[in-house]
Amino acid sequence: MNDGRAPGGQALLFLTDEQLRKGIEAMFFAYRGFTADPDRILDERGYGRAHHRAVHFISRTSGTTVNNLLSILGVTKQSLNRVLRTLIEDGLVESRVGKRDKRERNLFLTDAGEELERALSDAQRERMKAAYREAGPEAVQGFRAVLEAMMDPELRRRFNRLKDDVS
Amino acid sequence: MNDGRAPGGQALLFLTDEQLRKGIEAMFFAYRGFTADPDRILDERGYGRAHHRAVHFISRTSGTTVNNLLSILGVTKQSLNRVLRTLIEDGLVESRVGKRDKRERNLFLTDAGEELERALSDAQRERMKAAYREAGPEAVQGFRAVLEAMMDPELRRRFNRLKDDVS
DNA sequence: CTTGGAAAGTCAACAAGGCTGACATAAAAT
DNA sequence: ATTTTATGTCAGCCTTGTTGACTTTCCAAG
Repeated sequence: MNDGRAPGGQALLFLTDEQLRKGIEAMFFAYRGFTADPDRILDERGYGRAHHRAVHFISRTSGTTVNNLLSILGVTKQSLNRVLRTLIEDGLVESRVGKRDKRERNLFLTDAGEELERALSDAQRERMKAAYREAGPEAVQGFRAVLEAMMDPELRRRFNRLKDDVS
Repeated sequence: MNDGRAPGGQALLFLTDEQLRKGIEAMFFAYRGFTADPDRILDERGYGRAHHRAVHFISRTSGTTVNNLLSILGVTKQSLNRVLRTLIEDGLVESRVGKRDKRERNLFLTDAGEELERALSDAQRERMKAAYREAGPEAVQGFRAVLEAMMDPELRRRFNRLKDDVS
């Protein structure tokens, strides 16, 4: 058929509706795969995706405040609080009163919390690693580039700030 | 230091936990962007994502049966039925008794249904198109390759079958 | 022709996880 | 002293997923 490359060797974009539609469906099916493994683990332990997200970002930015977590996750405080409360009750998350500002709560994973986080991210990383291996290194660059370009500008800034935080 | 290529010229993947974690977070934030525009449109009209998914795949594989739709969407028939019922009541979807097998229902979009589908997919395609443009043609190949590799095998087969159906 | 089973639909009940609104408290900021 | 901010909590609502039980329709095999 057509490999999307012009005679000169430079790849062209055939952004037909069909091409785009396939991209959309690929996103849909891939996201299912992306969440499938953690979902199984969460289910076993009586948690949901909301818990996963909280645990992930608390692990990622240890000591983060509730407000910061709220703006990363993009949910209401009531929604987050419900999840956070169960995690604290279950001893997976510790909430410490802020040092400088005592209104704030700094959130940390306990050892048990770290253990869950590791189980979840191990599973998800394995999936990601396998996909990266299959697709090849060039593909990984492209994958990341398109994903980043697809984010809302505000979230994109947040994403890049997160990237810099660690590593 | 190291450009990620082995002496032989073949690129290597440095799949550090950090690299993979960034990929995971990129998926998370990108999916939010991916659904943001349709979500707004759906909200205006009093529908949710479940309606979007149904409308999309009915448009995609017009005349599909309920059972087929169920296995694509991966939800229970009760869940799908609730969504389908409102779409039929609102005159967006038509359910015709099967010709060969009268137990089956073949699903079609009405004109109003097509209109909603177009509004939703126009918005989503625009986002996708902009991301593709920004990332460049090479990136698009990689994006698609990684997404496909990330799917569950069963869904991947389904995805590829869908691809062939149309186009 | 009867009957078993598949396809579809429906009812009821429940849970997770979003949402809004209202309100309480403590502490910082003005 | 007052206002604003950060957090937490209660109550109630919605969407969308689940299970289980049951009915209707109807194809197909005995």
